[in-house]
Amino acid sequence: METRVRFAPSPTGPLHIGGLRTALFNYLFARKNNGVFILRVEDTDQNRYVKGSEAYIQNALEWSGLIPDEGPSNGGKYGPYRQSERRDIYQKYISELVQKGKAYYAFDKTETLQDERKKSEDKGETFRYGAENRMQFLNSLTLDKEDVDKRLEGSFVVRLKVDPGVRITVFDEIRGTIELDSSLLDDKILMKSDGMPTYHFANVVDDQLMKITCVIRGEEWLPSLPIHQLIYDAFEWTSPKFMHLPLILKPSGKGKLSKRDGDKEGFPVFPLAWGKETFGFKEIGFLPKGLINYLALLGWNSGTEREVYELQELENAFGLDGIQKGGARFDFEKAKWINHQHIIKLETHELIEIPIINDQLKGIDEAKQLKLLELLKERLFTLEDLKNEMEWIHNTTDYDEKVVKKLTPRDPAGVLQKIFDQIQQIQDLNNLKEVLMPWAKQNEINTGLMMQSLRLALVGKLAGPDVFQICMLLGKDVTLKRIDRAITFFNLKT
RNA sequence: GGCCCGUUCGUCUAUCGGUUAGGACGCCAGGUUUUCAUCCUGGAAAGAGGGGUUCGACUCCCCUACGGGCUACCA
Repeated sequence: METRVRFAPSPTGPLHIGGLRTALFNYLFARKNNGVFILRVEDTDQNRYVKGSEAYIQNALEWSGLIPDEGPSNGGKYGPYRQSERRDIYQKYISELVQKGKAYYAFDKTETLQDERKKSEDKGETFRYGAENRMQFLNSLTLDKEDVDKRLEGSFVVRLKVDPGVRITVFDEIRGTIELDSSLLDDKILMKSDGMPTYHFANVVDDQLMKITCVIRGEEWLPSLPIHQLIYDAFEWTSPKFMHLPLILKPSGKGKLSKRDGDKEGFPVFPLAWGKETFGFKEIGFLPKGLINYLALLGWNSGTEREVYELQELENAFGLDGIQKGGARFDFEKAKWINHQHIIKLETHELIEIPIINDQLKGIDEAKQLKLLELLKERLFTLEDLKNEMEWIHNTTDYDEKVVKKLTPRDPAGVLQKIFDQIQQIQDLNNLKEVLMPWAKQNEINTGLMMQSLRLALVGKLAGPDVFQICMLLGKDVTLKRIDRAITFFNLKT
């Protein structure tokens, strides 16, 4: 049988990396099994619907390389793939359930239920609308037919009729068998008063109709698995397999990673920017495969010691046994390190094609762009790092005071003047090192002092790539100009 | 509170009854680079606690603790 899996986000805002990880695992599972990866938009809650988030989800998946085989934008045999467009389908199936006596209409006012809930809470109990008390409420089980028919013209919900005292057995591929007494479940609402299904109902119906063979979703759904199983049973459908993924937790503190954690923690929680305020991993200079690779490692491992993977390689390596049970804390440092691995794996000419890199290189002599990037590539953990790494090429910032203090007593101006004169005589800066080093030795110039003074003159601080490479990239004129500036600076000091 | 799931270095994890408990990020030290970073080498760092089962438990079972999730006409 063909493997079919789905990623089913609801468009309530930007997709965060937890969601993206779920998409990734679905995608990998599909590819590994030569199956189909489906995108289904679960937009049954009109109140929480956020405009633009469906497009965001599409874009995020595309950027990440997780292209759905079927979905709202590219269609498929089992559409529509947007739940809001499937209302008729749900209506048909809910009627079937009511006819079978597996579900019933309920007319209770929201306030009534709220009161009941409050009462139970005060007693320290959990309110449950179920076998124990359903006969006290207004529903098609308690009202006579005429009354029900009349009320059906108004607003109502449909509830699942859960038989009490039944042992429900469900199976999770990662955790194994889970048993539960049905008396602990309540008569979940399947159809809301606005005629839209709830998650539980839409999910089961769609997974059945779309011939999903394995449901891969976050662990937060595990508690409602028995409900879903009951719905499958009510229809006499064979349920798909289930895999509940461990959650991604905050780097520190309590709880799962949430959409709001980004600002607080100093790293993004979204793949792409959302609006003008919220940056994504893309904007801070992550390669898609860098993010994807790290996300794959949160809750999965290959069983080998390998950690750096291309998406294609993940597809091959992926397997059920590697999936973790416990939640995983997000670690930004490690994410950056993985990204770094992918950056240095790229050829320089590939790297230069990336807009974020290209933009920063603008205004620089094209012949030099490649050389510069080649030199700086291995220093980048994110693509954005390039900005800081190449600052020296545009101008020398203020001289680092600590370094100035350290060098001043050793007469850096004198040394720099000698270097200045020497460089002036050299035509080809490519051989600068070969010329300057022996020259310094002959003239008994301290190389340490020379190098540090030169670096300070050119960069403004004691950091950055090889000094001679810097000279080369700067060119003779700029190099001399900067040395001259430093000489003046030190002369003024004394 | 109730129910469900989980628990190996600070973090991500390997181990599928017998190991000096391995790797990676981060951290520390040394080396390379007359700088910083990269890179290389080394180091510190873990089986939540208590009971069983067993010749032998990180590994299997139970209890406790802790962590997480769910408990909506949200998904």
